[in-house]
Amino acid sequence: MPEGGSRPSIARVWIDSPLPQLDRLFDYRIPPELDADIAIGVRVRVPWRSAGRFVDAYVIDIVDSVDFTGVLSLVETVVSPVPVLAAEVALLSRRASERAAGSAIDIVRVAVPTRQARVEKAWLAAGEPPRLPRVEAVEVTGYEKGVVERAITDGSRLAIDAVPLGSQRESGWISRWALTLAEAATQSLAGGKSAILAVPDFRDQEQLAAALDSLLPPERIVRLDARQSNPDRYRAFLKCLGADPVVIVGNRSVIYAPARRLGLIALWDDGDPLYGEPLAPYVNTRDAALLRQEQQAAALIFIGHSRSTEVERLVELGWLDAVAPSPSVLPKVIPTAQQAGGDRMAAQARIPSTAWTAARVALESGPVLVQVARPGYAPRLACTECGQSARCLRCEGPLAQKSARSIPACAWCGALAVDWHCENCAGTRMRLVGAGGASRTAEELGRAFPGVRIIVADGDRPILSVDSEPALVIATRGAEPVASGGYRAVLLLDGERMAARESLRVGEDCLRWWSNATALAARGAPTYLVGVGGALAQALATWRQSEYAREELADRRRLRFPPAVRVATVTGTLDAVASAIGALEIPAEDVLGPVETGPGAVRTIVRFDYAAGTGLAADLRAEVIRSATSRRRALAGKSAGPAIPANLRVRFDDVEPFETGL
DNA sequence: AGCACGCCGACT
DNA sequence: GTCGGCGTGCTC
Repeated sequence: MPEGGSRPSIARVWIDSPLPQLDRLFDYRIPPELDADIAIGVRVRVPWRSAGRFVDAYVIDIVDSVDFTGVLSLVETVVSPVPVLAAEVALLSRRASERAAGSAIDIVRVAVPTRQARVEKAWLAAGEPPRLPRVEAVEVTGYEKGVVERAITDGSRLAIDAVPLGSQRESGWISRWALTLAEAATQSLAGGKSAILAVPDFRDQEQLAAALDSLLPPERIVRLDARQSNPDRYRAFLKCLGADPVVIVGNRSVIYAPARRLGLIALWDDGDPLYGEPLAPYVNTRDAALLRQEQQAAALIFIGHSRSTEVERLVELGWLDAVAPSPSVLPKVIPTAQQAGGDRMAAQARIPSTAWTAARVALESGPVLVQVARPGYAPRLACTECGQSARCLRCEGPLAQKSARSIPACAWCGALAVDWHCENCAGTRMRLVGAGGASRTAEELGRAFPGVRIIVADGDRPILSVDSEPALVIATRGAEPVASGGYRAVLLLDGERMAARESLRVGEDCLRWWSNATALAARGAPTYLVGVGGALAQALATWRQSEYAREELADRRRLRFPPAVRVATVTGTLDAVASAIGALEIPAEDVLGPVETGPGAVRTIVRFDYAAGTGLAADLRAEVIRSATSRRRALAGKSAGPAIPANLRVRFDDVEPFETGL
């Protein structure tokens, strides 16, 4: 504060509006009666020439003079004196939005939960809580002594291969990756700094919460996730603003938590698509984490059982240091490329005899996990006679139907299945079966293993953990419960169908799903990967996911596909898209499209090297603003009817065009 | 988004 | 001469 002089009296604010042309600072004079309450980060209401009389805004800066030559309006009211938009989060929002050609305020909306007046009042009345006792650092086990600890002290960046095991704690059986993160968090806290730990979904969150509970007092742990009620969420958010460093655990948006002295940012399983923000400007948590790490000089950890191609790219660049478990832990994985014969019952037809026998033996001592594909999303064509999956006669690929009446075609080579016959029983007709799905498999296996306890876990029936008693646990991928003591055997049943999905990421996705399920097995217990061969099976069997990621990334480089390059999709009316693309300095071979995506809408994909991203984002941003401020209603006239989409929309790092065919 | 400003056709 | 059409542009 200037000596003797009056305090700066102009608030620079971000207006809470989705309009891209308003994504900048506006200046308001601070009336003396509000001076005491206004601080950087508080929410205010300011007069606005249009759109009603007032709008919400965040104070980004407080200064004593501005360049603006017009007459400044006065701040109307202070919504609350709590500085909910921390300066570093505002800066992160700005950087992340710039990188994605979007508005900072759109990220702020994700970063700051809705205010709960009652909760806030109680928090303000309670005042500063007493300081917490010092946290003792816990050694990070399972890795070369001191490696992870040093990285946290130094604020460096790691890609860690998780230990594919579980561990018994007082609170129950906990996956080792969760313990590793909890141990790492204690290191950060002991150094007087907060930690942000991000997980894709609630079941991972439960694992991590249990691990943290076993090492830290509850006052040091803040849960900030999407499943909380608004009051709970706001209460947790306010707790982050306290003076003591805390561990903040949550889903994708936790990356924007207001952690001031931030010592560690960690993401579990960064390849999970749940880290993709569905709201504009669609910033992936991984990218936000990378920006925030640089900005606040925190340590950064990506940990998983498999490695995403994005992380592999950063490892190859030297941006991340790879760390593997020491001593190394290799799960026992047995790929069985061939399907079992079709001469048995339906359930057995899907399980080769070796795996079948192993499951039977394992069931004598404890739980067995059967992972199946999610139901209904890739119905299978099977021989009407024997039930065996219909395969392409030319390349053995899986057959699929585009629509109910179309001729089935191979998902791999595209050959139409005319004059088809079953290679197993020579039947000539096939039918669509809603193959997979936990319920159906449970039914089949229930008949095949009479007397065995069957537990079904899927999206509708979430189960977090099972005991160590014998049971067949049938789970859709991603919904696998943790078994106390680990599963005695794991069967990855629908690998073939999972791998038949047509998607750029299908390989790394499968490897991630299978690796995560494999890591739930007890030490030495077998995992059977059914119906899959080749590089994928090899990678899982040798537990060398990073080598697979390296080859995968090399392929993407050859093809100029992400993440070897970045992409952006430009969507809108043909004219708007054409003129936006025309304004870019980009070689023609990196412009893909336009293709029609709807009535009057087209989409063009541009791809570019990382170094060109900043410039391209700025150019496209300018086009979006230009399109929004000039000749709105390009073809709408004033006719009633469905609202026409914005003339021009831009989305960076959109994977959707590469996820064809679900 | 809203809403005001502004520059051309039919009217008292 | 003026009332009003909605294209264009601004919002501290």
